[in-house]
Amino acid sequence: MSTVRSDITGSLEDYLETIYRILGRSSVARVRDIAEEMQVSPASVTPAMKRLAEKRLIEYSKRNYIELTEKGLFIARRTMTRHNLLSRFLKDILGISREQAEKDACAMEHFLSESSMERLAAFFEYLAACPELQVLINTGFCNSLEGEKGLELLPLTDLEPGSSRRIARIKAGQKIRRQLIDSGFIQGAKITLTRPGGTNLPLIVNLDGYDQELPGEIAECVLLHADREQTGEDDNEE
Amino acid sequence: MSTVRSDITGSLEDYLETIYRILGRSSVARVRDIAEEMQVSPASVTPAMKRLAEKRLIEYSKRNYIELTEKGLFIARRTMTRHNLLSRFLKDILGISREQAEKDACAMEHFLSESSMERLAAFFEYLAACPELQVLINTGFCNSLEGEKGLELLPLTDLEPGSSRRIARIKAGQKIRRQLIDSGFIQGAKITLTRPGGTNLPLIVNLDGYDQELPGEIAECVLLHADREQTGEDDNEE
DNA sequence: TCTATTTGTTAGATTAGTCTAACAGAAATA
DNA sequence: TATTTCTGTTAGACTAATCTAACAAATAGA
Repeated sequence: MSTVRSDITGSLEDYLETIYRILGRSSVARVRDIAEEMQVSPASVTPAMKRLAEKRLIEYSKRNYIELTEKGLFIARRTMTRHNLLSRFLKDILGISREQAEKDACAMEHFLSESSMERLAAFFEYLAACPELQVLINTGFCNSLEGEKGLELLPLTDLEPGSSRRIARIKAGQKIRRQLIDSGFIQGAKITLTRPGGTNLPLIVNLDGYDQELPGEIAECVLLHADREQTGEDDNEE
Repeated sequence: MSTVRSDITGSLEDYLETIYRILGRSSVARVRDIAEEMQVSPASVTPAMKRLAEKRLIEYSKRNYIELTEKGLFIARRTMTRHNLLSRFLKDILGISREQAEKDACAMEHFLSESSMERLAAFFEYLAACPELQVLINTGFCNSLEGEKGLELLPLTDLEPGSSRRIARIKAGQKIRRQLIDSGFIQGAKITLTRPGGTNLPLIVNLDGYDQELPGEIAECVLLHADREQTGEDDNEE
């Protein structure tokens, strides 16, 4: 049973999952239903069914109802479970919208390893059993970040040239915040100031061994840990 | 700058990220380096470079060094950041091994949406600023689940036929635990007992509208919330 | 029973990504 | 300078996944 190594593509896993979902509600699964549910043309479904039947994951003969074999059922359920774990994490922990969480989960579900899946499940079990954690995540994380917590933070603009610090957080509106995060400015990342800025002169900072320019007013939104090493993260042993 | 919609495949994103990583350490990037780093044949790199050049994401001419354009640099950094966020989450929060975390992150990084990425970054910022949460996650989650927390839990074998409960947690060694999780038995999932088991007679339980058999000794490892509704999760509005 | 509609399949094209094997250009060495 | 080695490209094949358009089978209605 644990020998079911899916040497199977993401697309085929999607077909299996869809068949599973259809059979969970309608007793039979037909090409039409699958095509509709997955938003593909029926002409794409037939060859996919052939590939699945070849791998003995479904019972399929021309123009007939489609059934899952035991192996197919196993993979379908596992894929579904991954999907649920991921979308719950995105929705309930990170606070992503339902639609976006579904979309992201759909795409990522094919790549979550057995061990990550198991740990994610454990995380939810722990969360369910630990009210303090629930409070911290639900009330704390979603709303807060306003209370400064007394920790000393240093804006990137105040860093001395040549010295390195780790990012504590980004303090900016969504637009600038996203822009910075896209560029790699995330909590724990190590930054070195290559050249300080001046009036109308952008700073140059080094991240991943790569210099990049940063206008002063944006650099002010990047808050660093004041002390040299703290919350030691990766980024150097990469 | 936020108009860089990557209508780009995961594979091409990988090439960009690899080029970025190489340029972060070696001043020039050649076909050979890329092929080696990505473990593909050099003959696969050339056409990939052509596709990237066509999309104006790299500067590339036959037999020359490869440079990232501004757009390419942007996508490369963003992909790298996603990778870092995911692998850190898997490693530091879920406690997955470094190697597995890297592998999973590699595969999933292409599918994390802008908003999920931003929230994940916010999660780390919050974690860094909140020592209580750190304690709960580092000491609590990784070791515990032993203290019963006083909550009343009911093994699946004690459920009355026809009635439904939500799963609180799985209490079993890794093998059975994984097997159950693969089959969809995760915290929060709603289960209905279709037919109780007997001596040598497996139970039949319904999950996602789908009946499945479960030997008694395995069903004992599935602990349910004793009360009918609690920690209301999804699974019904799917 | 005969036609019209629904449903499923096939044929043929396209895109992306990979490979091996053969070749070409550049650099290093003798 | 001539040759060998390293590096990069091309040619050609293959797989997976998708599409549209045309066709075929089954079902339903009249």
